[in-house]
Order: sequence, then structure tokens, then C-alpha cells
Amino acid sequence: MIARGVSARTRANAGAGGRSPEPAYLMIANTIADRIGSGVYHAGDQLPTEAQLRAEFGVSPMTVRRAINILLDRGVVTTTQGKGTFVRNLDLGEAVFRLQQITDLWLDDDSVRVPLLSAGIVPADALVASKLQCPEGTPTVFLRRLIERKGIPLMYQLENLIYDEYRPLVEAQLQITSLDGLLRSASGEGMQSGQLTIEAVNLEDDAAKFLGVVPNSAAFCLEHLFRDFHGQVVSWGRYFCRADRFRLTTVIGIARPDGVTGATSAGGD
Amino acid sequence: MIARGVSARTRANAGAGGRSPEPAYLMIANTIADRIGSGVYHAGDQLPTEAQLRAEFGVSPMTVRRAINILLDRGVVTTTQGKGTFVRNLDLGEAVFRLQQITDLWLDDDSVRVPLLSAGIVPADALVASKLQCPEGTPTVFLRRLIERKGIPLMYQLENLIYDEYRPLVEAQLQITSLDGLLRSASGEGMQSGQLTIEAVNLEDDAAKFLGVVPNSAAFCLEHLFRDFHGQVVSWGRYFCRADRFRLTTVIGIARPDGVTGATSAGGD
DNA sequence: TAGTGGTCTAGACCACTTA
DNA sequence: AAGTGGTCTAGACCACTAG
Repeated sequence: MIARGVSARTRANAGAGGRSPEPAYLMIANTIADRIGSGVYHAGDQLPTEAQLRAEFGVSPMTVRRAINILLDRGVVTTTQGKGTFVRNLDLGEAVFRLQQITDLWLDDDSVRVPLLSAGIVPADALVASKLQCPEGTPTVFLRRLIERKGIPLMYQLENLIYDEYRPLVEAQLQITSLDGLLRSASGEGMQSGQLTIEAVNLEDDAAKFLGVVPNSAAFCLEHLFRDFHGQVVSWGRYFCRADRFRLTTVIGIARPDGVTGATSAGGD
Repeated sequence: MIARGVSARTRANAGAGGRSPEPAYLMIANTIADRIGSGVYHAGDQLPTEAQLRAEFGVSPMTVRRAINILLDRGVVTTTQGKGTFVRNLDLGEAVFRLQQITDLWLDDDSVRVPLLSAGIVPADALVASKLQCPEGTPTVFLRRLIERKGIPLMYQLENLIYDEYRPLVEAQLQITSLDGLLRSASGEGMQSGQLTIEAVNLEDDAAKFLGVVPNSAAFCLEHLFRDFHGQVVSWGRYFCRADRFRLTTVIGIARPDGVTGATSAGGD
């Protein structure tokens, strides 16, 4: 929701007491981005040097530097020491998809339910053992959940947790009834780092049944692996997400005034 | 006035006048990240204040500020004005998947070929017209391509371009024979911004045939929409990617020493 | 009121590129 | 040698939060 604020980039800053809500470094970065977007600076062109920008905007070196760093982060420009700052071409590689798109959608939705389908302690088979990096046969807590909204199933989750009677992790997991709680548990106390993978898969019969789609339907499989402070894997699981409800969207290059900045659509009603 | 830069570095820095390749702000950020990772600072804890860090590392306010901004960007800490800097919990939402993972894999691979399956001028149907934001029936250039590596098909691409006899876009497109060229064309001259969407889909018969998989197989569908400087859509297309060759992976939280930072695996041989 | 982070200055020296 | 970006200093004032 980065509000680009007022269109008047007339630097009412600096001198007078009136302090703009938009810091100088942001105002400078946005001004330059606008110029690139409107074709004042073309792709491949060299931008004015830092000294020139400093003079134009009447700020100190650090401030113009900070503005350029922002454009650097956004992937809008590149800098080469000794040469200059240049407008970048559009690059597919710079596209980043944020998982937050998905999680944001339903966090504040009261109609979202997270029923537990089954829970039990099962010995780790070869696959689970390799994922959890434990010996085969190690007792693990196996959970199956459904995430549904307004009664419509959205995700089917399988999760294996290392069983540790001294760790309250499992009990906490069993009591989760909201998506919020579910996501928080993943980010919970003991967790220190995680690895996430997205794949496209064909749903097997049971998953398809729970999700209310025909078997073999395509779905996103979001696999997660969480570790504690010692690097020990404590949780491995997969979310199977109905393909018709999930979509990852992103924008590259300079967002036009009409286009949203980073907002997304995903799985309408 | 302390010497400059190279003052008391707690790490293996400093040395005999030898300048470290790691700037002070990075070294400070990494040191703090290490402490969080090793449990010195726990989730939810308040970090030392900027004044304390400034004293500990013997640097100026701006430098320690910059280090904290890096941790802020990485999603490792949060700051609240007037309160302090705090260690963040793991948050699923912070996960970002980079498309570069996919494109990097084959850019330097000489065995990658991009044969053109068909090319022609066709009137826009309802779907194409809505995507390209042009009237139905508008002539568009329709291209179909295969991206293959060592003879194994990886992606099947469909693309519609606005036909403009004065724009060299189409001719350039037709001469593309490498993946590098293909990706560059997307980022090409006229393009100013793009929108990308990833979905999971079931492959239709013809797509499945070209990709050498059974019909109805799951696949990633990477849809792209590119605009020129005026915001006019000039290209809409979809890449259908074999699910067994594509995977998006990311790491959240503090990467452990053994784990790779942002490197990925995707589609082994 | 005291302490925190947020922003900014007006310089400096450095490493690198180009000629 | 001249010009570029990269880093850093030693302060300053501000906005916000809390007791």
C-alpha cells in the first residue's frame, strides 16, 4: 500500500518549516522513477551523476545515494563503480512472487475454518525420515488438516512433526482452529528458519476428494520444512492448494499510475 | 577522530591495513544476524539500541543505521519509532520466490534450443482482445514456441503480439533461436513494464503432446503481459512449464551456515 | 522528560573506469 | 588525471513512545 502521496513533487521540503510526509530520499527516488517511466530517461541511458542529482535536488550526498539505492533495490537501475548509474532494461529474472499474497487474503476472514481431519503418532517412513533427517521408524506426529472458507475447501494440508514429549509444539498444533493460528504456529517459538518450495502437482484421489475437485486436477503444492535454533528439522509438511483459488502475481518494471504497485488478485469468489 | 573505517572489528577484519572486502555495515548486519541465529538474541527480544551498537562497533550512527536497514529488508527484525528494534518471528508471508531461479538455470546452457512451432497473423478472439485491450478482430501475431534442452521439452509457449507494421518487434521475435534471446526480447526495447502470473494448470492435449507428457498432467502456467511506455499492452503470452522440471524454492529466517543462502535446485537432469 | 528510531548534513577518503 | 560510484564520519534535529 505504498501511497505515492501527492503528485506535486515540488520539493516543498528543505527550506521552510513545513515537513512533507514523504522523506526527501523517497521523493527523489520516485521522481527519478517517474522520469524513467515517462521516457525522460530511456533504457540503457546513464542517469545524471550523483553530483548532478545532488545539485538538482539540493540535498547532501548521502540522501541522493539513498534514493539511488532504493531504485537499485527495485531493480530499476544498475550502478557500476567508476562508470555511472544506468536505466535497466526489463528483466524477467527480477520478478519476485510473494507468498504474502496468499496468506493475506484470508487472515481476517471469519469464515475461514481449519478443521483437523486426523492426528496420530506414526513411525517415519523412508520419505518422512529423509525429510525430517531422522532415522526411519522414529515416531512422528502426523496431522491432516483442511483449510476452508465459507464451507469451500481451499487447501489440504499434511504435516509431520518430530515427536518430543518435552516440546509443547504438538499440543499447540492440535489446538489450532484458525488459519491465523496455523500460520503463526509455523512461525512459532521454536522455529528459526524455514525452506519453502512450490510445485505444480496432480492431486491424488484422497486429496482431490477433500478439496472437492476431480481426481488428477492440477494444484499448487507448497512444501515447507522448518528448523529450530540448532538447525534440526522439526516439521515437514505440504499444503495442496486448489489451482482455481491460487495464483501468484507480480509486476516488473515501473508500475504505471493506473496499475497497482504490488497488490494482487488471487482466487476471487 | 578514529583512523577510518578499519577500527576495532570483532571479526576477522582489520588486519594489516588490508581493507576487508566486507564493508562495515555488512559486517555489522551479519554479526547481528548470526547472534539471532545462534540464539543470543531471541525472537521478540529488543536488540541493543542504536547508540549501544554504535558504541560496540565503534562506527557512526549512519553506519549502524544502514546495518539495521539491511536486517529490516531481510525481514529479520522490525523497528518501531520510539520503542526500539526487535527480533521478528518467522513469518510465512515474508517468503519471496524469484523467477530468476528458473531463468538462470539454462541461460548459459548451449544445449537449449527454442524452435518456433508456428507463426502467423490471426484476428484477436474475445480472450486475446481482452488481454491485449484491443477490439476483437484486431490482427495479432500469434507465435508458438518450444523450449527444449538436450532434446527434452521444458516449456511450451504461446504468445500474441499486437501487429504493428512500424514496430520491428515482430521481426525480432521471429528470429529468436536461443532462450537468452527469448528472455531478452521480453525485456526488449519497447517494453516498459510487465505483469506476471503463475498458476497451476492441467495441460491440454496439444500442450501435453509437445511437452512429451500424458494429457492432463499438471504444469506451471507462467502468464505474462507487457506494456510499452504509453501503458499500451503489446504482448500477452503463456509459458507452460513441465511440473517435473520446475520448482520455486526459497528460504525464510536466518539461513544456517550449512544451508545455501538463496541458491536453488530446480529440475534436475 | 528521557529514550528510542528516522532523517539529514557537509564534508572526507576510497576503488574503479576511462582516456 | 579526471570523473564516477561506494563507504563512512560526527554530529544535528525530528517524531514517536513510555514512565
